[in-house]
Amino acid sequence: MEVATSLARLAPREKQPLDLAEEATRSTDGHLGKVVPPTLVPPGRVLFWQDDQQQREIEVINGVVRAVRLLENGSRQILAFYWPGDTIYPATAQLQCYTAEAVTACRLRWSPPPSRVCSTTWSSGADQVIQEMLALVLAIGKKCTVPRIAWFLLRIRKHLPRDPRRLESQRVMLPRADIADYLGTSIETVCRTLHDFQSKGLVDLPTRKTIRFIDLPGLERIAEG
Amino acid sequence: MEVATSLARLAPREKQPLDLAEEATRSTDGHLGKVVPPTLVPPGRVLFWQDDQQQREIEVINGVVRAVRLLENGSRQILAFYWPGDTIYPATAQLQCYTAEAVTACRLRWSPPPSRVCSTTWSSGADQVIQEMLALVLAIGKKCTVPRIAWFLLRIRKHLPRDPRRLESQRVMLPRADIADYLGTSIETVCRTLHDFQSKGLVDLPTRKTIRFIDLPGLERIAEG
DNA sequence: CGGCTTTTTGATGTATATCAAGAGCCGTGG
DNA sequence: CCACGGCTCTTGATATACATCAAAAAGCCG
Repeated sequence: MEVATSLARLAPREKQPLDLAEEATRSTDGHLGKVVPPTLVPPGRVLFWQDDQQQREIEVINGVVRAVRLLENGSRQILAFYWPGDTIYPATAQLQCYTAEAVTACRLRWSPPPSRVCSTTWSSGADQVIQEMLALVLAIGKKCTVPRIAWFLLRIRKHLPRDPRRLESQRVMLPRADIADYLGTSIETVCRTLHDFQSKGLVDLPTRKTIRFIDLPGLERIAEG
Repeated sequence: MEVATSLARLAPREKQPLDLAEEATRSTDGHLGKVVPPTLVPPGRVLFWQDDQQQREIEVINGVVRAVRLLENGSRQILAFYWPGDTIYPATAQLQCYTAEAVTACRLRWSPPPSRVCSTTWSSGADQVIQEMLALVLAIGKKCTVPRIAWFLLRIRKHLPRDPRRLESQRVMLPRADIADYLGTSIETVCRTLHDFQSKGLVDLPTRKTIRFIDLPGLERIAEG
């Protein structure tokens, strides 16, 4: 099988719809005493590049950020998504091991640069990345994509705002290309599998960016693989 | 596609051939002042379990160790291999995130338990695991198995003993089942792809556990994907 | 030399990548 | 306000890579 380079997906997309950022998120400030003014960044904006020198922490106030590794052949592997309330810590001791890009318009807060880059942060940041990547390895190590996508849906569900009234229906879906490049599959397969899940009554997809979870045990059973 | 549970592979195999341990490795002591007596462990022996409390470091003197995550459904995902000269550091702050098993008979040296579990070790161990898992994600994120296997061969080549006379032909091949569970594919596909590489003149496989690298640039080109 | 495990090879069905074309969606500008 | 152009997404058709089943071959051990 020849794998397409899919350069089209990599073109910078500076003008995406803002749907996620405004709708599905709310500020989760708290727990940081001195308030550093938050920054607004447009979709597609790079926060830092892989192999850059280490950066300060970045707190996602709203919007979604992706951690992506760009490959020589023009393709990419997405390593993680960061959601409102998440903090992006430096992962390794020396260089950033991934590029961070805003998926949607984001409100972000950079931490003050110095000193905090010490043991506690290290350990925490490394742990975060290890857990994240371990989960991803277990997902994409599975041979078929159906359980991968079921797992992915359950995973993003954890990041829904905890509003009990509309818990199960949120505008949180990421672009299909991002899902595909996260799970190591193709856009079309993501589409078809989502459609399948819908026709099997596992989820409802009223709009392209909206998902409503219907049969969680069913999804979990599929995600087991 | 229904994925077989492949429980057969998981049965403890306490009596594997010792080929690797004695042949392809040599002690790489040095750099550790006080000598702790090394331990001999048979193939298949578990060094520690995933979710155990943190352990001390383990230096691989010879043989090969695998880091494996055992899944509920009975399958497994191998996360990394440790070769002679490698040290297995604790990766995360609290619990082991994988099970460590001897692939072959191994000579190992456990570090003294206390104190050394501090900042330097942490950072180093986490970095090691992150780099390892990042590489694996990039490999198994690829859509086809041919580049995965080419990448795998190049990767194990780095761990050949640096003896210039017989550099390119060594008894280092792991069991096919381990290769398959590392790369997220099946034993049969590993077999066939290796055979393909041989008939294309990329490598030579005189015995099941021996590989001789012939066309490294060719392998690298394939590994790019 | 027989059992055992691992590996190999073959045959088959299926999952999915890829190519291609159409549909929905959105923002812009007339 | 509608029409247009560019985008993402969807759906279809096709080819192919690969998992799976099965059985034979090759090592390995006693």
